[in-house]
Amino acid sequence: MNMLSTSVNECFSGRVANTTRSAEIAKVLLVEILRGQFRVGERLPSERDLAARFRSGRGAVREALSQIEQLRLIEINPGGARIKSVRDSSIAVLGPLLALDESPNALLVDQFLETFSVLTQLSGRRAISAMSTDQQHALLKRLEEMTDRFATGELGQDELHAFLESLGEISNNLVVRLIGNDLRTQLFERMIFKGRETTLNKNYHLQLLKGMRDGIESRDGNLFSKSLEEYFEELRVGVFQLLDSEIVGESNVL
Amino acid sequence: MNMLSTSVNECFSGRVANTTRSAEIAKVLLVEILRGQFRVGERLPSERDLAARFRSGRGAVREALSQIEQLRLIEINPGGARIKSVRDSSIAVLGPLLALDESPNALLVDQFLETFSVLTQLSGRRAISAMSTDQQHALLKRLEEMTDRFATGELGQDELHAFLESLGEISNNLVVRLIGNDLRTQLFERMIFKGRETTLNKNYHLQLLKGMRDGIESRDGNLFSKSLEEYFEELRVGVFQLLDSEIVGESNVL
DNA sequence: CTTCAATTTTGGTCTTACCAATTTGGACAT
DNA sequence: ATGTCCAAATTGGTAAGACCAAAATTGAAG
Repeated sequence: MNMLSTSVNECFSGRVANTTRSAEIAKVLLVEILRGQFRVGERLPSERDLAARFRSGRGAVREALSQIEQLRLIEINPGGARIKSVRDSSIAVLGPLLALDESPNALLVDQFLETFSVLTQLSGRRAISAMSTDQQHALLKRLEEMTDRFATGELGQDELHAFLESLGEISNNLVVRLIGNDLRTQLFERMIFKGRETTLNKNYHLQLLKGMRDGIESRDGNLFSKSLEEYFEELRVGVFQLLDSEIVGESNVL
Repeated sequence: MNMLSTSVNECFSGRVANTTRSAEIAKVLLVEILRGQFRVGERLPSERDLAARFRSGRGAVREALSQIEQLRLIEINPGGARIKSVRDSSIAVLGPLLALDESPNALLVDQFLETFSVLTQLSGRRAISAMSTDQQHALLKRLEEMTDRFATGELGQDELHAFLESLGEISNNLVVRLIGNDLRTQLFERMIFKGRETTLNKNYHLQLLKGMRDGIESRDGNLFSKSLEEYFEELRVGVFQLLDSEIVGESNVL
């Protein structure tokens, strides 16, 4: 009976597969759904069939389906689980969607950056108008350090991110923060840009640092926001060109 | 054995409780967590204990916990489930967070509207620059109808929403769309404004309709965006005053 | 061809059982 | 008294079997 499960566990046991069986099943099904192997409205195989197919129990399959349902990609009802449209699903499908192909979809990444841009701008504007003078000075000091480090070529993307996140702390908009959490979870933590970012032209970083400094110094939210907008604009162009040259096969979902 | 489950089912059976047992359990636990009845990092009761408490099986409890884990409110590991910070969770907690008190938190709703504003503006700008002349004319026609209907006092919030959504269709930014899905699921579908919206001063609707028309007519994204910004600004003030006067008890999470 | 009732399928739940990983607590040595 | 380490208890992960209620399917009667 559990011969099979044991052998499976032994196959990639230990710490190799730090994922549970239900998560594996969910992942496989998710990819199949996102690749469009089921039509919208169509019924998914029954839990019992899926359990047989994955050689596991209904419990694991149920948990997997439950997770996919939370993405609003399927709708589970007595009688069967039905496929829903990706366009009506949750933001949490962005990650799996980008991971479909070995190279992330350039258009999708571009849309992501565009969205991230306006949310970061909002965060910045709020922070500018909400910051105390202490915070203002602390931010200016950090910016100075970052400018210095940029001159020596050791300013990392992570540090810039941390700075923007601290702006989020100050702005104190929970909604934006939660959206940012999701976007970050879906994209950044999947290391979309890992190994690629260094090839981008980073000259516009200085422009950004200067614009942010001026904005904070004069408490001018619009100035600050504008510099962020321009930065993301440049970043989008660079990333798009980078990714667009990598395309091999495209998914048919978008 | 299943005497209990049967009696429970009979208690509020039929269509009264159109929710599953696991969803019920998840809801109860979610509220307890959001109300801060567990400290961050603390361990949740074991699945077996929870099953005993809710007089149900471990399976149902597991599904409930799995759902809460997807909100990133807890982290389930062999050894126990631990509480995480609301600030690190998913956007999907916004709904439950707003539903904690009988009157939604004014500050949170305000933050939501602010966020929704910038995303709608982005959607609008993209739509303006992407629309075909056919779409342009169709939008203008719809706006005209809406203006007429507004004059007779029968322009509903729903219709305005539908119009903004059609802008989203044209703008074709999947990321924004998915975020909008989540926000809508979390907030609008919970009827936050039901019964309240009519008391708001709606004079600024005309301003919005006019601004959108001008923006579409001249294909001026910034003009369009600006009119949306001003509209949401007014809306925020109105909604905030409305909700702020309703506060009775505040949750301690924010 | 339509309609409606019976049958089958399917999801929702409970129970029992076992494994693996973590946690816990006490014995031991320092 | 304190720190370390190992064994036992706890806990999550999964499997299998069984039952119910709701939905889908089927088949017969009109």
